Formats: sequence, structure tokens, C-alpha cells
Amino acid sequence: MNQDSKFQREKFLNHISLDCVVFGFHDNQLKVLLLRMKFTKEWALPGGFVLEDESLETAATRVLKERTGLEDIFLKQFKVFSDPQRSKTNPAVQDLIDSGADPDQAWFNQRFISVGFYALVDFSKAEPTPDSFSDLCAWKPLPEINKLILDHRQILNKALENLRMQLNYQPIGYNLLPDKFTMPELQKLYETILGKELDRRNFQRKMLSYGILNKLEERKTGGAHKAPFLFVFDLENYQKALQNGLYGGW
Amino acid sequence: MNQDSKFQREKFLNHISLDCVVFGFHDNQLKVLLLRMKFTKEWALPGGFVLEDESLETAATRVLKERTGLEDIFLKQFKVFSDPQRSKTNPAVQDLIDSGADPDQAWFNQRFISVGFYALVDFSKAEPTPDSFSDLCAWKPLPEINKLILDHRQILNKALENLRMQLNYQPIGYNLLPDKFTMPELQKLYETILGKELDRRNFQRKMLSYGILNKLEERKTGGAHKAPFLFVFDLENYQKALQNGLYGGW
DNA sequence: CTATCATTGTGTCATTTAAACACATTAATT
DNA sequence: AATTAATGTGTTTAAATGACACAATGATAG
Repeated sequence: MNQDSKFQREKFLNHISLDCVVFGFHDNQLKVLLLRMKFTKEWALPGGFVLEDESLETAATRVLKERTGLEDIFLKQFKVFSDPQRSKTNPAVQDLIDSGADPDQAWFNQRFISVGFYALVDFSKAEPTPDSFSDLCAWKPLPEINKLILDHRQILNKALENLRMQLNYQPIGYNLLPDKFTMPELQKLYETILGKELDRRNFQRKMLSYGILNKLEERKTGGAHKAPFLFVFDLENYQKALQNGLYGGW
Repeated sequence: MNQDSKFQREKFLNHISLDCVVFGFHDNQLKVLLLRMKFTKEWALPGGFVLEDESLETAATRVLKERTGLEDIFLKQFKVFSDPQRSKTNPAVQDLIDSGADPDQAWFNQRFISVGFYALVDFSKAEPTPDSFSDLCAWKPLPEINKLILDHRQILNKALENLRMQLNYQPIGYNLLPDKFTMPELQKLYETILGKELDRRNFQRKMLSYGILNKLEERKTGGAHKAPFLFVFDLENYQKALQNGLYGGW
């Protein structure tokens, strides 16, 4: 069975695809989940197609389950990429040619309009898994990411831009950090997303003013210096803040 | 020639549509451009389909040129609506049935994923023009809009929500107001979009601080009371503000 | 086992921004 | 010429932000 007939049988909608920018936080770095194409060895965002009875959100959830093993992922649509030329030279098609298939027969050798999502996941819980076009699925720190296939680099840039904007009116962190975390860790997350340093004391004051954190008695030991307190998110207030929005800006 | 064959010949992409929430400001009211369906007399947002060599933005621009006669319209993608059930009972299909066509043959009797745009236009320059499904194209003040076809009411709500958000980080008004306008007019525009009243003096101070307005010597006479000064947008700074964003929130 | 180090915990002060409010001015109307 | 209702231009107060200082402490080095 070739890819073509497989896709035909599964009844994906023509012309519509989705790409996910999956953010994780590890080692005090913001990382993105990428796939390495089998033949061209180029890097790509995880993506997929939409079944006849799926919404985009359902499709993205399905794709991310396949790539990470995770369910209940924080997902946000941020832009549709629809330049008619965007999928003209698709490495996935090239892969098929390299492997002997007739490119005219390939189901995905067509124009695609792609809906961009970004996802926030707990790095430690994800299990990166390649898809049928790729031989490797791995986390890459943001600064190490260079060229990606098609317009995926542009998609990544827009995702980051949107994520930064989100910080201005929604809390973030619950989806990216472990259950218990320290204030310096949370600050580092914000700094990484924003790409700039913040004042430690002002950050804490502002963050606490949101009322979405509960301070624990417990401290995080093992670091080389004074042990910081651990915090957890107050889920009830966190949800409220997601709904009602925050104020101010960074 | 029936609608079906017409659409076939023009080679629209299957499954993909777009809907536009066109905002205009007139009579101190925010108004939205709506179409009345020929047969069912229900109201709908102007929309259309995407040609094989068009981007979504190009398609939306083409559609809005047809509905308003305007070019160079401010356009912003805000969300994709992809519920598999959203276009199950499409009045446009009903129209075809009423007019004797075979619904199974109708090109648009299929599932559509619709990309939502909102547009900001100069009310006085637009010439509302119905499409082939509608017998009337007209402006409706926001409070008078009730039920719309399909999920168009939901699309309108989301557009408004996004427009409100835009006020927090981008200037607005150039696309909605005449070239020369008064501060009270600009304020009324903001109040209408936000759905709440603002303090006259604080509004002016904040708006002037953006540095995107040029105050003219001229005043607007003809009102019943003290004549307010006229302003124009400083286009260079306005563009800069669109690019770089503003600060604070309303 | 004590001193050192680097980091965290907590707070102050000055500046900027936002919110609430007051009074003089003026174009049209009576 | 007086009246009216809106505009022009402030001030005063409170809140948020930005810049900065010093004590406390867990691990490490000697």
C-alpha cells in the first residue's frame, strides 16, 4: 500500500492541512518539537490533515497525540497560511519521488492551505514520535532552529509572536511547567518567551498580584544556593484568568 | 447556466470558504454589512470561495470589492470555523432546492471550513451590492442584528471580540472614519466598539499621547454647540504604530 | 566546621500611568 | 444679548511600574 491510497481511504479533506508549533520548556530553554524528513533530512513542523468528520481542533489533537502521546494539550489556532505557492516544492513529495512513487499520483501533491496552531506541553511528559514522512522527532531549542521546509519557519515565527501577545492578557505556565515550580523557573519561562530579561522582584510582585499562584511551605533543594519556595497554580483562579483575561503588559 | 456549473468552471477550492464581518461607522453607530438570502430571507455575512491561484487574503479582497466597490480594505483574519456540522443546513442550498435544482448536484452542498475575516471600511464610500444568493445587501447596526444563517452569529461575535482586543495594541480609526474627524467622533467610535463609555478628557490625553493625530486649525461647525477641532491621522506615525503596536489597555 | 558564594526573600523610593473630577470657552439657538 | 450644551484645558489623587538595597540561606570550598 502506498501513501497515496492510504490517504485516499482515510478520506482527508483536500487542500486543507494543519501545522503545529509545539512548545516545551526544559533546561531553562524554550524548545520546539520538530520532525526530520526521511530522505531530504530537512526539518519540519509536525502537521497533518483533516478527516471528513473532524474539526480542525480535533484533527490537531489527534496529530499531537500521535507525535507526543499526550492528550488534553493546550492548543491555539493563530493564523492560516494560504499563499498559493507555499506548497509548490514539498519535500514530502520529493520523498515519494526518491522512493520511486509517481508524484502526480501522490494525494498530497496538491495545493494546501494550512492552519497554524501552537501547543503548550509538559516537556517531561511528551514522547516524541516521528510520522511516516520522518525518521526522527525531536525537541530543538529555539536558537538552534534554522531553515525549515516550506514556510514552516514563518509559521514558527508567527506562533512565537502570538504566544508573546498572549502573555499580555492570559496567564501561561500551567501547560509548560511541572506541577510544582519555583518563581525563578516561572520567570525564566517568561523571559525565554519574551526574549528579554525581567527584574526578579518586579516580576514576582506582578505575578503574585494575579492571584493565580499558591505558595507552598516546601522549598526546592538541590540547587547550589538558597532554596527557593515551590508554587502551584490555583487552578480555579487560573481558569478564571484564562476566561476573563489579565491586564497590563510586559 | 446554473450556479453549480458556474462554480465548477471557476475552479474554487473544495471545502474552503471565507466569511467577512465588515464594520462601518455611521450615525455614531457601529454597523455590519449583511446580505438577505433570496428565498429564505435570512441574513448572512458576505462570503465567498477561494480560486485555485488565490490566497485567502486575495479572495477576501475580491469578495469585498464585489460587495462594496472598495479596494484596499483593512482586513484581518481572526479565526477558522471548522465544526463538521456547521454547514449541514445551508440556506444557499435551500435556495437552490426552492428554485428547482438538484441539491446533490450543487457544488456547495458540501462541508465547508470557513476562514473568518473582519474588515474596516469607510461607511460613506461603500456601495452595498448583493451577491447571487441574496436580494439585498445592507448595513445593520450591531444591536439590531439577531439571528444569522449557519454559525454566522458566532463568527460576528468572535470578530467583535478580536476587534476589541486589537484596540489594546493597535490604533484604529483610519479605516472607519472620514479623512477629517473630531475627537468626540473618534471617542464615540472607541466607545461603540468597546460597548462602554469613556471619560472625554482621559480619552483625549491618551489618544494624543500616541502621536498619531494631527490637530488642524479648522473646526467642525454646524453642530448645535461649541465647534470641535478637526483632526487627521498622521499616516507615517499611524503605520509605525500599526507595526510596532501600542501599549496599555482600555 | 567555618567562611564564602551565589542566589533567594523582602522591602523602599521615585517615576510614570491611569482615574476622577472642575471650570472656563464658544457656536448655535432663542 | 442671554441661554444652552457641548468642547478646551487643566488639577488632584490613586495605582502601577521601574530601579534599586540589603538581609537570609543552602551548598560548596577550604
